[in-house]
Amino acid sequence: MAKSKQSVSSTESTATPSRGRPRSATARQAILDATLEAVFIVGFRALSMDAIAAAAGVGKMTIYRRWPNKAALVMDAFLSKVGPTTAFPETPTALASIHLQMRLQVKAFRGRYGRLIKSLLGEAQFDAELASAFREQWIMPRRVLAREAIERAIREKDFRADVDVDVAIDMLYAPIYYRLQIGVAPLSEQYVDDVFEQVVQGLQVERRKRV
Amino acid sequence: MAKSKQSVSSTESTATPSRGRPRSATARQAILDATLEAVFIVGFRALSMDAIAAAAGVGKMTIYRRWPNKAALVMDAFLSKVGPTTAFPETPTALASIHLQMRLQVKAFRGRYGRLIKSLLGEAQFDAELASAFREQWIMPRRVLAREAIERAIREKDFRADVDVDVAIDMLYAPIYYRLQIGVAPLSEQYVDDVFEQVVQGLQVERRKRV
Amino acid sequence: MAKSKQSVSSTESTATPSRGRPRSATARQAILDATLEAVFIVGFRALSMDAIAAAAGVGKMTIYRRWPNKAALVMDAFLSKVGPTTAFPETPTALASIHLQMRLQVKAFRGRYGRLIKSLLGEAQFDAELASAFREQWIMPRRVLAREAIERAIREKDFRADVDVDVAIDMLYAPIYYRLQIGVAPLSEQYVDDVFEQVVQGLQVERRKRV
Amino acid sequence: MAKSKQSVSSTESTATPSRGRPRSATARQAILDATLEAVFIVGFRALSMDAIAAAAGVGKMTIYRRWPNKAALVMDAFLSKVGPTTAFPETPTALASIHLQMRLQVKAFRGRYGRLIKSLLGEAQFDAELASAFREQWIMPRRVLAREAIERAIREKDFRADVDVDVAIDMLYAPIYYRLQIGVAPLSEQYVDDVFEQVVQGLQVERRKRV
DNA sequence: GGCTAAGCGAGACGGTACGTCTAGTCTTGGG
DNA sequence: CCCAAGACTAGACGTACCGTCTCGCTTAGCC
Repeated sequence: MAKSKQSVSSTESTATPSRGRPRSATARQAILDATLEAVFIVGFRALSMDAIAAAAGVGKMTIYRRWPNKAALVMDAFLSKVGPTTAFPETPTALASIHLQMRLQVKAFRGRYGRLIKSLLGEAQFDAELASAFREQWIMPRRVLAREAIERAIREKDFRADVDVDVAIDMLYAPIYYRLQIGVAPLSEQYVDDVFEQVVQGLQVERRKRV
Repeated sequence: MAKSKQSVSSTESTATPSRGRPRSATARQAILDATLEAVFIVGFRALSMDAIAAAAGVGKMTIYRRWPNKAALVMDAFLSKVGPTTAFPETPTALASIHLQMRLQVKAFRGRYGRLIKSLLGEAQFDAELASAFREQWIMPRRVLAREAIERAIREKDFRADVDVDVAIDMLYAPIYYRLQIGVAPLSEQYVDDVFEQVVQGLQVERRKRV
Repeated sequence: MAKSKQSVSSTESTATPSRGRPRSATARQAILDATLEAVFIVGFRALSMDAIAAAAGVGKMTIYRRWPNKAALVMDAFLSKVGPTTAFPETPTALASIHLQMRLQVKAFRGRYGRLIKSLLGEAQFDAELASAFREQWIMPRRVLAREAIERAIREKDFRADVDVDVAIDMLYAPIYYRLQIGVAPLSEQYVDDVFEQVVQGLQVERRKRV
Repeated sequence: MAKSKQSVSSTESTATPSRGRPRSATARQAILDATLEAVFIVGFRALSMDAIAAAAGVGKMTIYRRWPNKAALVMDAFLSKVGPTTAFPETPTALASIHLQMRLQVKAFRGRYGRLIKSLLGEAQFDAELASAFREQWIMPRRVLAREAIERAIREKDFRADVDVDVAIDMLYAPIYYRLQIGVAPLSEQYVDDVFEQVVQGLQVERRKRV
């Protein structure tokens, strides 16, 4: 709660008439920039608040005044860059849209943002605040979009009407996170296609001939 | 590599005629016990090597001589207790065996071992050695068993012959890890049943009436 | 220099016709009061400008506009309370006046103002500005009075005419500061009497029988 | 008490059979050297523990394991260099020895050790532990020697038999510390001579003609 | 009455040092 | 060669305070 008050999603248009010197937007942006740059270079673990402060030309207090710890800061830095993106592409059928979006996401996961998500999700296992932020600000928005796509697929008669949407989302996306984290095998495009096809077969109205 | 040499799976019956004083098995067990006890009480992060050494009545060198770092130690402690268990129960059909095993695993995940697995998997995102150990010593053995069960299900004509076994395993188990880590919703028994049913529908030979 | 311009002794009746809003005398007094109260409670070191500002209900700028640093502020607060006091009492002989004044000073030094002087003198070892202020505004005015008393004693033939007055002052008062600061033994009344008697014996015209 | 256990005067031949790795004498000396060098260059206040640790090639814990704070460390560094010196020179008469020693001490006080003593004595006003250490390890040993010299002067009939030795010591040395700290006037050789002569006149058996 | 200047409370700012903590290594004496 | 104990280097942590700066506002003298 304390954190979310300060996190990226916060509107910050609080009712407080804001006495005293207002917080510097410049400083905020410098911190976020320095954080992202550093996390891509040295990684989450080797990242130190001292280094960020120095790189951003900022006192440590200015960081701690806004974010309670490294995880919250990196989370915000991450969201401020990639948050709004990865929408579902517009396509004739919902099925195609889902398939395309999965491919896009996996492509992103193979790059440096994938490593960052690994770090955040890893850290979230030790930090309930971060876990909550990650869930609410990264996972959930994407699940909402996925839900719409799946419901559209149902309307388009590509999925059965009795499909449990939440379970369907898990079946489509959980394998991607699983491979990202556990690394049983590379997160290839082929893999996404296989999962997509397999899952669709289970959810679709009529069994179709396998391509 | 350095780690696996010392990990729990190592037979330790090395050919060396063992010069000097042999390593104390007592010490080893005391360390593992102290580690597990501590990790359940304070959690992975708050666990310090000094504390383990003190609790086990052991010098820190004795720990570092056997394990390269905290993660490897906790991994071993974990495996030494729960490693061999969670086999697939014997049942008339492979399908039932898979279902039952999934339920058992989820039940275990809801307890303190679930929290431990969360920690280990979380830490593995930052530690390639640990990631490898986790994969080889926890994930893979279970995938081998799952593969056998699925192949048996294929032989029993419950799954189509052209099912990609690796993808099938992911579809069944990835959602469990997903919920464990991300916590979108509780890891309930109902959830396991839903996933199982949904996946089976996609993989089975003939569409059956929904139960 | 910058400090003395603002210190307590400054007349503040500067020629500037004072454009803009005049400095608030209320704020000034609130700051001095808060400072003295705080310094007696938590001591000089633990005293923070933030705390003073908060206690006085004043912005920090309002403090720094008047005093350059903590030491100068405490010095002023101290002088504004105790500055003018501790005059030499009027007595028939200068000798008695000196003796009495020494007793009074030592009595004051045993209380909380003694502790404050210790702090100021201690801090002055690191701060030339403060050292100068302490010397000019606390030490010197008292030395002037002492000089008068000693010269009167010379005129009264209690001291030899060739006595070096500055050395005489040091001999009388240095031991008091010495004990205050180093604490070899308590700053008792007996001690003052001993020093006084001993010194007077060295300075007087004729050796008198020891009392 | 806790501090004095670790201070320079401690014999360190504690009864403990000293289990574990013994404290490194090399590290200790490196720290003391780095401390002294730094304190002479930047002064007591600007001296930081981080800088000392870095200069000594030592972890901060190694410093904090031995000394509780900067003051204690500087005190020890100071004593380890200048502690045993400034003995009373051997001369035909005790009076001459005292006079000579005062001159030597003042000479030392005018150099960098004088500045160091100012710092230590200043800091001691805020730190009871340091005050005690300064008193016991610097002041007192010198007072013991001074006491012997004065008692010898009494035996040599240069001082009256009824002189209060402690008061006599204060009269001789307090003015030196007074000038060192307050700086009313420079700590010149002339000043020492004046004080010495004046005090001796007060304490001696027969009044002599002033030189 | 409007203008300009300075002071006001509040609190954020860059910077620096603090003292604590942990990791993983090294060094004792003793088995 | 192992062991318990504990000191070692290294460096991040989060806190505290300093002295400055920046808001919106107030209070004065001057035009």
